[in-house]
Amino acid sequence: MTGPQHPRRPATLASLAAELGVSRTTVSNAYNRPDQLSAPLRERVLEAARRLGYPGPDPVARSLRTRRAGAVGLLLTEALSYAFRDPGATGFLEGLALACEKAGTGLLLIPVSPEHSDVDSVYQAGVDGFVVYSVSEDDPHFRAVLQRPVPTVVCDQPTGITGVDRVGVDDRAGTLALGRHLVELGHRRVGVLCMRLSSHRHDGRADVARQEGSSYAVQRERLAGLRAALAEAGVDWADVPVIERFEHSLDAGADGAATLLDSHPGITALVCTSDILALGALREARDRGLRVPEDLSVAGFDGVPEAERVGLTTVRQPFREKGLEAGRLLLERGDRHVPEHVTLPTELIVGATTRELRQSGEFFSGW
Amino acid sequence: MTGPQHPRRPATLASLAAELGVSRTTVSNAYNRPDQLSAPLRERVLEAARRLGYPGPDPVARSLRTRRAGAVGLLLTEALSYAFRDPGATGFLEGLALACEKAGTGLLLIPVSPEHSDVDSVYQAGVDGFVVYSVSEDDPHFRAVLQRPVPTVVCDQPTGITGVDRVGVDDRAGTLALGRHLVELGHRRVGVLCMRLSSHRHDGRADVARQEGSSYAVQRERLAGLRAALAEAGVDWADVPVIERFEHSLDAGADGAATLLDSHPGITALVCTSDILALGALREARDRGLRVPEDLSVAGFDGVPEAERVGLTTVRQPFREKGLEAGRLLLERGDRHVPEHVTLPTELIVGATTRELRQSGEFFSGW
DNA sequence: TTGAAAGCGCTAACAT
DNA sequence: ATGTTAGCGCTTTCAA
Repeated sequence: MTGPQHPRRPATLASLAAELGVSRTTVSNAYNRPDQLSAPLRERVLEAARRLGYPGPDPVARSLRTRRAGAVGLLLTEALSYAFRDPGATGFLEGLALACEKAGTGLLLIPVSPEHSDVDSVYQAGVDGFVVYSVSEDDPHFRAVLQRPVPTVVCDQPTGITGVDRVGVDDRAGTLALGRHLVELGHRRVGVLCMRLSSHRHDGRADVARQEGSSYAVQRERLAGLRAALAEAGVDWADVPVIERFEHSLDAGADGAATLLDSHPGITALVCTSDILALGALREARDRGLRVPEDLSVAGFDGVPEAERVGLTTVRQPFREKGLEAGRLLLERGDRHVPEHVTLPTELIVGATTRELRQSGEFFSGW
Repeated sequence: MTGPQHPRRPATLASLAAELGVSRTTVSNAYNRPDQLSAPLRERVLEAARRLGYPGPDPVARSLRTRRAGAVGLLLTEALSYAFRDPGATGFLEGLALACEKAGTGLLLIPVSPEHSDVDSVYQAGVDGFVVYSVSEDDPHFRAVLQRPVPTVVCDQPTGITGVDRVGVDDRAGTLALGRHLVELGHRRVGVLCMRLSSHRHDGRADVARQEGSSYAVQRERLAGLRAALAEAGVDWADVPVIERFEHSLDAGADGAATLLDSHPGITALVCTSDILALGALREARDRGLRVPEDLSVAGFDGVPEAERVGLTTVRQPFREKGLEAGRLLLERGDRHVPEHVTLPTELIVGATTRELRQSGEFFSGW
């Protein structure tokens, strides 16, 4: 096969029209409204195009004219490349891509380099709308997206943005169910490992004020749900150690669990606000000879495939459906007067990493 | 926080200029060439922009004028959504995204719906170049990409397109090493399970003519490498059963393995041209009570994480690096006179699914 | 430092 | 069924 032989000066619609001695409209119609001209004429136009190597109307010029880009932009929290490693994000992407495919719309991934932190990429994106996936309330790229005069759909967070559609899951209900599960099993001394609570790096203990002031609604909600469940059992949340990790990785999970287990060796259950962190915690527990669930119960959140494989107790959320729904919200809503908020359900998955507390409580009276 | 309050008629650069009583050039310069006007004037412009809700120059209009879209298009074989489930593809995407981030370039995923098989999406894409990931030689979308007057980089296949850069891996060397490994272990009766050889569905035996006529160079190469290794041991390739599966999934792998094991119960080793297929084959072997590697050796190709986890013997290829390299080829080459071809190495990973053939050969004299 | 003029390539009224 | 006329919103010589 032979590749492209692009002439110096690519043919344009106008040059084609001139060549053929017809008007530009006719050429345009040949591509966009085949019914507006006779079949023979159309064939003549297309033939000439082939001969001159005219690849059809320039997409950018057409977009300018029609005010349609035929693409939606996707803004992700982290560096773009991270998204392809995060199982939750890939699930979401799969759903969103599916929706785009159905609509014949392109999906433009907005580059968010950690290096040049300029917000230009958002202003440069030729798109008909944006999907924003789980970013901080104070994310500068997100602020830039809001400036753009195109519809926007937020997934997960931030919440409470007026005039913007949102799709999320019931995080609070998820950890509420998870917390009750642990309470039923007899756990009272619970430790928590959570994801970043602010866009500034902070690794370590997060007190209640920090939790409540987090710029990440998802984490706030998950902590609140757990808190509510423990409150039902009379556990004072202020006594529950919450360790925060900025990074979201197995290593961060292991490291965070180590910190928690060192400072609070008496905990009987460790709740992580993500499966990735929980999987890391599992590794750390194993590394220090703790048996799960005999010596320590561990739970996560998300229901990613890897968690399912190892039988992690977790809260499953429908990533793919979130993506589909976000796409639907952006692409299929003709009437977008009233912002729509969609909250999908979560489901407690009881795995093999949580177990009833054996009655050794008499050995410890407190922390 | 408050969302967007977009006026009916969004402000334009011209309207801003009029409002301020300056020329359009000045407003344009305020954004694009800050050094071309006084700081106070620039501030006045930006302030007015803020006040009027002007989000900065329209990206599409700018692209038309500058002839730069600030994005590269990505064309994938399968439906877009499939790519996020295929571990090889996500690895590649991660690398490519990384390269795009570094360059501040967007990555536009081209929708290739199985439903509307129109090639429009390719012509509609406002991009400065294309990356094509592993498509068939006769893929209509790929043909469309070649029409577009922008640089293109092909990953893996098709090969032999003149005037187009390409990055791939040494597939043939990979299966050659794998084949020799099996030969050394004493295997002579080998069965093969390969991915689709044409863009038309075909499930079943693929004879040599079909193999050699495949429109997928990667499969051709992998089969050729294995063939060469077996030839060294005097095995006639025409006797080696090659089963083809159109779908690329665990189920297809299991199903293909079943077909192969039913028709050729005497094989001692099963080579799959992808890990996904091999993992499916492993499942099938287990389901029918075959022990791997005691009763059957199984090998794959790709080196995806899941394969590593289960200790599959395979050929590892650097997906991420392929993506990075593709991005580099497209984005960092000022001089693109001579098409560049990059071939990355593969590496044989001997796992726990292949083993020396125990000497029970006397029971079988042939197939 | 600022402004005027000339398109980038195309589509969509509105004619004819 | 085909052509004429106006821009879409912007950047970029070039001149002031």
